[in-house]
Amino acid sequence: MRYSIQEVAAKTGLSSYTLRYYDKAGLLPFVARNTAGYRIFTDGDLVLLHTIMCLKNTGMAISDIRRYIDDVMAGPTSIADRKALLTAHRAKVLAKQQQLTENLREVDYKLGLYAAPDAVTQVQGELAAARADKAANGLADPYPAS
Amino acid sequence: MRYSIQEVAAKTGLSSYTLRYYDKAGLLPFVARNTAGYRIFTDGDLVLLHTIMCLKNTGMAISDIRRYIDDVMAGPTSIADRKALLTAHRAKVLAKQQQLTENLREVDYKLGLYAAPDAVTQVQGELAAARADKAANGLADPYPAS
DNA sequence: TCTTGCCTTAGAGTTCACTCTAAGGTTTAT
DNA sequence: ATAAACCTTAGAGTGAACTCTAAGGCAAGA
Repeated sequence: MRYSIQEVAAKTGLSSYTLRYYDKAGLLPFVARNTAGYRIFTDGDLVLLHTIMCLKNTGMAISDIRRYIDDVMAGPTSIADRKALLTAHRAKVLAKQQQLTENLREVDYKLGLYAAPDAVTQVQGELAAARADKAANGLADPYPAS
Repeated sequence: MRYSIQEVAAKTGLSSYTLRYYDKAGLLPFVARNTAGYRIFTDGDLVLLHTIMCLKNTGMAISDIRRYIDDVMAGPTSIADRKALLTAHRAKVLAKQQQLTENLREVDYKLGLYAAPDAVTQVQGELAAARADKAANGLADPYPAS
């Protein structure tokens, strides 16, 4: 199957602007053109675009994705570089994932506090502690009158 | 304890520029000043700053963090809004976490392929498939000569 | 044929979150 | 007293990733 830029936009959720931006950035050197210069995407292109989105969604910079695509275009000789690129990226994603989990636990803690039957009392306790901390340091109370 | 902006920068890993930027954005209304206008952070402030960083690290926009801080300053009456804010945020973080896990699986799949003993053969297979897809659609081969 | 709706490009504009500069005031050590 | 090392502000600059505009070419239906 052949797809126009709008069809690919609909399929992927990316805007046509973003697709052209990616092409300009060197991420889509494999996309063909018709005689008028219109882009023609194939199913194979969508597979590669999926990989690009997978890397982007995990926080890889456009410039690094470009390096990966350059590797793909270069064929099997670039396997070592692809491995280095993805190994480094994997480590970063793993670290981010762990931090996300930790931070989510804190958000859950706060939510538990706000959902508790004595939420008002607990929040008042927090506020009192914050005020006491300011007072202990001889500083004005920044919190509005209770 | 009282801390200068540089001490807080060292403790948190944020730059003093970023701390001032956050203050300008309304994220640090609780930080006191001395007679010269210098910011004085306390341990209680660091706890709140930790919460701010937790929200930021999970991808919350500065404007939403500001809304949360406004809620904290307002005291117990804002508990409902805090709950709404964090519940919506929690859902987004959870979705991001799941997508990250899925995408990481794909990266791992690629890495496994590149680490395999027959990596060259497999990558050549991918390349052949991409070429066949182009040919099946009557399009030129964008991949350099093998 | 002509209109409507695609597509193209170059390049300008936007948003976000910083990051830094300039000009000047404060504090500390000698 | 004065230099060095802090701090302040307003506002300009940066970089990333879009997002859009303008001007124009192409394609399909009435």
